[in-house]
Amino acid sequence: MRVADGMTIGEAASRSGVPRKTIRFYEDIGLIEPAKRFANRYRRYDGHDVQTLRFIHRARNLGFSIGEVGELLALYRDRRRASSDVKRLALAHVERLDRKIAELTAVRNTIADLARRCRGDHRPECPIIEELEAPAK
Amino acid sequence: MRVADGMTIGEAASRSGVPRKTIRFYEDIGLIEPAKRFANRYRRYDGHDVQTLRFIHRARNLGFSIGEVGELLALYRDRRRASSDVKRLALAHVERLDRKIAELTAVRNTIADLARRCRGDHRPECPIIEELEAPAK
DNA sequence: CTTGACCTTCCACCCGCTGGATGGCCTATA
DNA sequence: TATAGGCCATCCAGCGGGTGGAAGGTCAAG
Repeated sequence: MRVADGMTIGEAASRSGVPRKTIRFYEDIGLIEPAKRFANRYRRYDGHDVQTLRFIHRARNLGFSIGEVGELLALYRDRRRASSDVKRLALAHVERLDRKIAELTAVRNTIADLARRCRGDHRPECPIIEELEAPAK
Repeated sequence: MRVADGMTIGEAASRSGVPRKTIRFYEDIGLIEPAKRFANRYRRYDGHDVQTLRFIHRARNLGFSIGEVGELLALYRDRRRASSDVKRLALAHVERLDRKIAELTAVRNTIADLARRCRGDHRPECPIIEELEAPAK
């Protein structure tokens, strides 16, 4: 497999950061094109494929869904794209994140407050359990 | 089914806030005991069961995993519990939430910053795509 | 010639539900 | 009494986004 014209899935995985299994998974669901193959049927990747995988990896790390990553990939490949399309996706994602952060923060504060009021000793009295049993307000 | 001694799953669902399907699911996975049955094999619930379902509902809404809800339920039922056990679960959850919130906030700020620097017009230039292509630093 | 590191496919599992198919039960109305 | 509807039952499949394992092919080194 030490050929000049491409690398196997393992090398593409280590160069891109996307695990082998996940690369095959992305192929299965159609996020990436089916890979070319070597004569022995091993998948073959080139530098361009690795670049695409890195792009996907970063977009996923930023929390874009696979569907959105597909859209971003299409825009990435479209030289005539309007940056407004990219920005729209990004701002929608920021809004989603803001909602999620607000939700988690509210929950976090609720629990932290209950915990603060719980003595945490050998006795059973505990505002946390009481709140779950019958919430105040 | 208009009997004095219990209610069907639909009524338990609407009184507790846990959907019917979810109640059966909780039974399947052993989070709650298998329900008693009416003569016609319909599941039968009483006020105590509804209270348990409400407890579960609230704990889930606070983001505790099903496993943790199981632990909380056991502590809830244990009159001799030490409040320290409950507090430990709660504080572990707060830590998890803090980590998640920090992570989401970092991602949120990254994307918001990229979006701010993107003109969002008809032209293709876009720092968001550029960052995904090859991240700065 | 064997070992071990790759690679292949396929199938099952994780979490926490949710929806659908198919059929039984019960009550009200025509 | 027949039927319509609204419950209920079970079982199976799927969501998102992978991950792990089994069974087997391929290759280079020792």
